[in-house]
Amino acid sequence: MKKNLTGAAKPAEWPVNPNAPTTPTVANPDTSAPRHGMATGRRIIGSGGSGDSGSLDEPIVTASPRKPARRRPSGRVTIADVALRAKVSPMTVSRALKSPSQVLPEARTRVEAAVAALGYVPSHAARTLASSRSRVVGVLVPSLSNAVFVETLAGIQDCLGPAGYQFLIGNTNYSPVTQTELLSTYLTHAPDGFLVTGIDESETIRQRLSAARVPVVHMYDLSQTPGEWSVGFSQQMAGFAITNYLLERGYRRPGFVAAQLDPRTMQRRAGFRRALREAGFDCDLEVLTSEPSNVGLGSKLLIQMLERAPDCDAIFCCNDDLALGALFECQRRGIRVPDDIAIAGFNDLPSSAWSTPSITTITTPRYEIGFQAAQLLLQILNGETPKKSRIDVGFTLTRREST
Amino acid sequence: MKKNLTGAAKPAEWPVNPNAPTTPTVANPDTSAPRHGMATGRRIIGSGGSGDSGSLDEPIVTASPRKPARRRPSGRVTIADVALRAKVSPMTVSRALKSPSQVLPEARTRVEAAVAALGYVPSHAARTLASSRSRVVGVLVPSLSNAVFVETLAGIQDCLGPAGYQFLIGNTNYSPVTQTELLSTYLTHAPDGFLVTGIDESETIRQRLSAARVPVVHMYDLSQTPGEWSVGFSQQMAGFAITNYLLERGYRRPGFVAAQLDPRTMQRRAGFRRALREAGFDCDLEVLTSEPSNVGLGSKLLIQMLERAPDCDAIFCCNDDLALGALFECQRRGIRVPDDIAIAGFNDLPSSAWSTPSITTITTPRYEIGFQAAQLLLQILNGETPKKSRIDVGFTLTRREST
DNA sequence: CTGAAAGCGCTTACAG
DNA sequence: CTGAAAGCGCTTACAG
Repeated sequence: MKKNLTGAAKPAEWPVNPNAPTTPTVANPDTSAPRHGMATGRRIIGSGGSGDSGSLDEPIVTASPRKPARRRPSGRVTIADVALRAKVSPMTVSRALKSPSQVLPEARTRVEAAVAALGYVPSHAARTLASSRSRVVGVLVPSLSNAVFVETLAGIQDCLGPAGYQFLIGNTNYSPVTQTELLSTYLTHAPDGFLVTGIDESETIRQRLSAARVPVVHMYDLSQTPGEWSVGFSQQMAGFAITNYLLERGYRRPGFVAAQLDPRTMQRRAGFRRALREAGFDCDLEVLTSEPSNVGLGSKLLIQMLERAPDCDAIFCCNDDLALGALFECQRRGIRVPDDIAIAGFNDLPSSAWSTPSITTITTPRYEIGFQAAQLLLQILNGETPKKSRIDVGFTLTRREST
Repeated sequence: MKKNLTGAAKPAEWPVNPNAPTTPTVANPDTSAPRHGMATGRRIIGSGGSGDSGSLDEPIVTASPRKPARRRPSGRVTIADVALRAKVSPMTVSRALKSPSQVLPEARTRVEAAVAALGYVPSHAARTLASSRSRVVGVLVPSLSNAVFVETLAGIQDCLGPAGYQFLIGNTNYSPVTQTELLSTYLTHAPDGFLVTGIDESETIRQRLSAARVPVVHMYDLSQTPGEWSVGFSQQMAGFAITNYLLERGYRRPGFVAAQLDPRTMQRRAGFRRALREAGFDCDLEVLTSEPSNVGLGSKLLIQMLERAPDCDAIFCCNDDLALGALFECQRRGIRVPDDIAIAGFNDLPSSAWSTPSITTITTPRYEIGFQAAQLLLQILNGETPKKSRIDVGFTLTRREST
């Protein structure tokens, strides 16, 4: 019989029930179900030489001897399985899942029942490949141990999560090299967009991104380049504002303490320097280290500052972790804050409002940055035209007891 | 001309160069490249009725009038483009990328050159679909604002990153419902495995996970169920140890302060209670709230505790954030630590070693938990048989100034 | 509203 | 070592 020679399974057996008894000793192993055209049992003429399950008497075009078809059993419940059970075509299952309103209620109900009964889980890979939309967004932050970026992540999640997006979260560790690597890697996932911290991609990666037509929104920095999307605030103005505040409070010998030394930290320093210069003061008191920032480091840097300039009467720490460490060290040494020395931080982390004394700092809208950057990206992805390509979310000077 | 009727592109135009001039006004829009069999230009007979680029005179089997073929131009550089340029088959490109040793050096070099010249980026979706291995691992943590889990993430990253895995990081917000939702969503990505915090999946999700044959490794808790993978330590023993230490130091009226009240917190409380009971003390001093934990909350809970029990001489806070807040509040009120009241925490966060006084706490190997859980998963994914299904990483009691 | 065909970009499983 | 065929599980783009 020609049909058996072709190795096609009997239509009634599509798809094969793994629990049903199989014919174990036939030479031709192709007793499994071809997955294409499963619902109707049709196969492409010439590709496998099978008949058509709808009209078994149809002439068979090619009947030349051929090798057994290969099988790749995945065990996964597919849209075809659901279709078979719901007695509709795979396309209708696809529609019932994506745009239920386009499907008649009866069909929809049957599909839903089949989905539940079979425990159907859609394949993200297949969807992405077929639709060329991944619903994935790559997010790059310089650190996760810094609460600042975790809150930004929350803002992103709250905006893009409800819209059905998933995230590839990458920690660049403040390294441009790692950032480039992550962008390359994430590009293989065909993300619909990127949300990145800072603006310092290499030329190569910039070209790759535009070649892949993946929109990129930059966070924390405000881009000067037209056509580049960015949401942030002026780090320099913030540094300027808090330094000015120290001067207004009467401090005459303020120092700058910083770690990590990423571009944003350096911009804060530029603000510090400008404030001193404009007020006619020296700006020689700076203790910097490229080490990653943490509380203990704040203690150490305070000691260095005091050894170098015993007359230093105020320090501006580039972030609150450092400020807290400095405060702890003052407590340890019996140095009164702010009477002997004032301490200012940056970011307004949760503990800064509660320490004794509480810490003067710049409150940054980091949740807002994430949310708005995500919103900007969402508009771009939806084909809308955002009003502004550059959103300044500002900052607030929060005066507390430490100054 | 039959060939034009079929709508097949001229072989020489495969693939179409987007910069080349196109014929703009032909009725048949199919001038784009069919992507299948591109390297050889062969098309399935009967499926589209085209000729064979290798032998143009071959007879065409079907020549019935048909609709123009559909195009789905993605613009993406594919393995076929690389193959064409490197003058090899797509399969050889695939091998040159995945297992270079199986390809002759000359071919490999040409492939590498073509990849670089074209800026080829592999498609993760296509790879996943074809290989049914996603190289993605789902990671579920209850919080990202808690530094504890961020360090666990770092351990996971350091173990699985070099092995070529990507992560879907989900924040359950301490909610079992959210955890279930995340697991469902992530399942569509066909992850090779899951790393989850705690052991409290619902029965439904447990079945779905085993149906999908995705291995799950539990972190922080130690599973009592045979066959379940877990890496953690006994939260109860840790709570017991630190409470015992307070008693040994001579404190006679210790209280327990906790927030969030997740299962692990409650296990710490069980340890606290057991220690008091075994030593013959009352264990009635507990201030609990389901609010999320933060420094400010620690201040508030300390106040509540002192109002309720002015004779309380030591508190065990379920985590260091709470302990730090309590310490700040004591400083504010002039309560001496540890002379008037002792404060103990849990986790040993960075600031606990630096505060004044420094805080006695349980040091937890959270990086280790992530790393070892990842390692366990890696073994399972590699088909190896791990020695133990349950890894106890232990904990350390770190004595400091606050007790 | 519903469905058949083709294709998304790779890899598996063979064959040579 | 290399390649042609088939298939992974969906969606797009048509047609009816």
